[in-house]
Amino acid sequence: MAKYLHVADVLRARIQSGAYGAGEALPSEPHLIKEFEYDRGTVRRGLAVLRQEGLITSEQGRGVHVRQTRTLRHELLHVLRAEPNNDEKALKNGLFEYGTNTAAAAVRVAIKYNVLGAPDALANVFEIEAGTSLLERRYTFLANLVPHQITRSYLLADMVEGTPLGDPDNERPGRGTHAQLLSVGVEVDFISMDITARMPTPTEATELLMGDGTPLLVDQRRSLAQGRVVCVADTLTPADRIRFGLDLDLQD
Amino acid sequence: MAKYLHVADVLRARIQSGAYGAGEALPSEPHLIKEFEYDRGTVRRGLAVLRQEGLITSEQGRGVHVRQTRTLRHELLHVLRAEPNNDEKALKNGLFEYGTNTAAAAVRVAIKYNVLGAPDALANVFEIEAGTSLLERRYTFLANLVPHQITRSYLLADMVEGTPLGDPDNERPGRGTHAQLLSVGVEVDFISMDITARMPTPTEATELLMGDGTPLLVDQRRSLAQGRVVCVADTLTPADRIRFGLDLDLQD
DNA sequence: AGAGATTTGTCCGTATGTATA
DNA sequence: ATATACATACGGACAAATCTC
Repeated sequence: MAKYLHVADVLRARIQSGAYGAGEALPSEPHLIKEFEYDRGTVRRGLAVLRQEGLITSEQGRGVHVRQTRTLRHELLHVLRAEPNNDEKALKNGLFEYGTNTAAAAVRVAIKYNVLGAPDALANVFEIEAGTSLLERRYTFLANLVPHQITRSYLLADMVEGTPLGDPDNERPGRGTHAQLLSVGVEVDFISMDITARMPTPTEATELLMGDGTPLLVDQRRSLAQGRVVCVADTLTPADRIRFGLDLDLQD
Repeated sequence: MAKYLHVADVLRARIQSGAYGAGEALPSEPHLIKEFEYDRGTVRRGLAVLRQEGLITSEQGRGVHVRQTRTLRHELLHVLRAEPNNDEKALKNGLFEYGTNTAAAAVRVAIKYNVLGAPDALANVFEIEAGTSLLERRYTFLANLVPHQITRSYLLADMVEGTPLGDPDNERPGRGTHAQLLSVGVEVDFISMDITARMPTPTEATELLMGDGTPLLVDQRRSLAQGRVVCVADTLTPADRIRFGLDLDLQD
């Protein structure tokens, strides 16, 4: 077996056994070199393996530490049961705030509007011609000022044009998209979701402040009204901060 | 910016633009060294970045290729709507086969039974004392002889003891666990699911034949009957082969 | 079947840069 | 300011898998 894999195996076992507790520092590179009697490059490759597995973080000047993760449960069908959140406070430039206990703990949402021509992928989903106008709404959710989720939601521009829904100044994220659509006479009667996971692109990783070895949970959601796709929403969430929850009462 | 990141950026852009199509080979290391005029180690680090992003595979002697992924949609609540699969054919040693078109295309399930004392984590979920006997059933699903999913399902041993459910020889995976539980008088009335993603351990990666840069989709499911947890099932699926699907008809 | 070329994998050593304590 | 820590980069050597002729 390769030496760097040996390093990774030994250190991984120690982490999983709790020998190095969560948040604690691992021995420094010079220490590990002395312990294993391998070249520095070899030891570093072993550490790289653990970094890519999401088990450790390494910071220049600070050392290598065991990563600790706690996930928040995010109810998948929240949007269905959502009673409107009236605790909402509009700040400025599409920034909204919820749960006003303390400034740091507040949940915030930043929203950007954008009209674009449908690229091929989206055109296929909507079953429209490529280039047709779509309204893109981009939501960035922050908890404790840390980005936890990015949602890109697309609506047919000619469906919302002239309605309050197409107007950023009327945005009320606490209401939910389906309630918004209902207000313009569109009743969503079917939802199709695809849940996938993949590694983030570098852009996504920096936007969401993700560490190495952290996958992205992706929720691709299509809302239909009378067989027609009326809303497409892609939600990206770092898997080390959020897990999806789904509770089903079978008695109904 | 670091040189190895430059290499990664340039090659990533070419992959995403389609300059190197899916399945095609990238230029060999010597070629890239000549193009970028960097050291071999630097070029290789750039390639390592793309490998961890799941964009490429590299094989000794064969070269580096653009990875292509096609996922199968796996309905999350399949278990609820499942009509019993009577196309089931029992092979031997807990191996079952479905869809008998061709040998290679057949879906197979390998099943192993095991009785163990509940470790702390499971004891907490079941709300029992650690060490209490649990029946572990381990299902490995294979499609085209490739493992696509591993499920570890746990039942209270004293609930199934003496019933057909506790007996490997009576295993009928096509029936589904809930139908099986019903047959011993336990009616599941609530299901709670947690969906997460993480990088696989090396053991999991080899068992599921996963390439680098591929996360694992994890479905942790608890079945309750009258407020009591009666079944815990963890399902591991490679995210490059399977996506979870959830279709909701809102008209009910 | 076999020999050689090609390609990636592993490991060593060394030097320098840069962030943190 | 100094020491410690990790990050990046270069160069060289050999091993192992694959492909080609």
